[in-house]
Amino acid sequence: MEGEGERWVPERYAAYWINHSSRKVIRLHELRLRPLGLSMANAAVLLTLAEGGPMSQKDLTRLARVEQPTMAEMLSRMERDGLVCRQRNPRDRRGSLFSVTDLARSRLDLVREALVQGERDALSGLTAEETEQLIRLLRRVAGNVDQAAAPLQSPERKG
Amino acid sequence: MEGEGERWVPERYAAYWINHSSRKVIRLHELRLRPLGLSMANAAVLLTLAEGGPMSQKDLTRLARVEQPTMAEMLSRMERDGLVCRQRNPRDRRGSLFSVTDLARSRLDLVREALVQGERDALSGLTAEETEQLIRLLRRVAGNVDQAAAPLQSPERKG
DNA sequence: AACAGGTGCATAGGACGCTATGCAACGGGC
DNA sequence: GCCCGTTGCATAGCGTCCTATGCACCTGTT
Repeated sequence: MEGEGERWVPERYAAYWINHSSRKVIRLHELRLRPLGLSMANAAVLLTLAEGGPMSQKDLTRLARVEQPTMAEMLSRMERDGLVCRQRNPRDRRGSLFSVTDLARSRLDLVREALVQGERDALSGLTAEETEQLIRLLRRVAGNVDQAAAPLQSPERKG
Repeated sequence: MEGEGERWVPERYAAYWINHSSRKVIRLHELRLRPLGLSMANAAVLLTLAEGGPMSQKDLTRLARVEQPTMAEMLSRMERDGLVCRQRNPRDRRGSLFSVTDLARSRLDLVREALVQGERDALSGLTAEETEQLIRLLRRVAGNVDQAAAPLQSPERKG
């Protein structure tokens, strides 16, 4: 009864698969990173910081493309766990500059290896062209969403 | 110094774009669903429940592909918000059967519309073939990750 | 120098995802 | 009927993400 061709099937939606594969990929990465005391999100911050020298929370926020409080809490946890340290910025006393600790630096190679291995696992069986196509399509989706969200969140429509 | 061609650039990783576009898509959907008192995750549960009749937490967990405590808390919040109600299962007193409330049922059409519109926004400019290709690639990624994760989380390797 | 607006960050509060763990109800073997 | 392993949920604890809000510091104007 009630035409089953119209039932709501999540598997038909790209949004569902983006969301689902994202959680899967994060879980896989964390299986490898947990023994190092890291997760996928803070591993990315760590590498950014290790290779970009001391930088502010604002810079890290922009590079990771997350909101400011997200990065603030992440850095707070990472400082608690001895992965990063903050030093006062003499040029602007509102914020600090963050650096990687020696402890974290000693694990960088393993972190990079874990991320690369996770990426390799996720893309196993995909040709280079398919991988590029996947990234290209996701970039377009992200851009589309930005376009669509802008007028919804700031109802100011400039004349 | 230290060859800048090898610096760690997140944008080169499919994992990064999957994660990033996932957060973007969720945020867009929630912009539209918040006025309805819903979010992307519980909207999906609501539609599943509305069209699949009364069902157990276990069924919903399987259909949404999340872990059991995730669904338990989601249903608890949805019950608190008057979206679903639980009735004792006479066949098995360990669990309950969940149904959609009249309040939630009255919003189903708007919910479906919001999800469809979000999907349309996200895929704007993509051809039908590109959309299918995107979904196909993400399904393969999800399958790959399952394959790769299995031996990592259960170190029992059957002879 | 003083004030006003802007900027960088911290905090509160909540949703959603996970792992780990425990309990109560079921069900099969004796 | 009783025991024991299995199953369905609940709970605790945490990480990551968000919005909303407030404060301290900077900076340009006067």
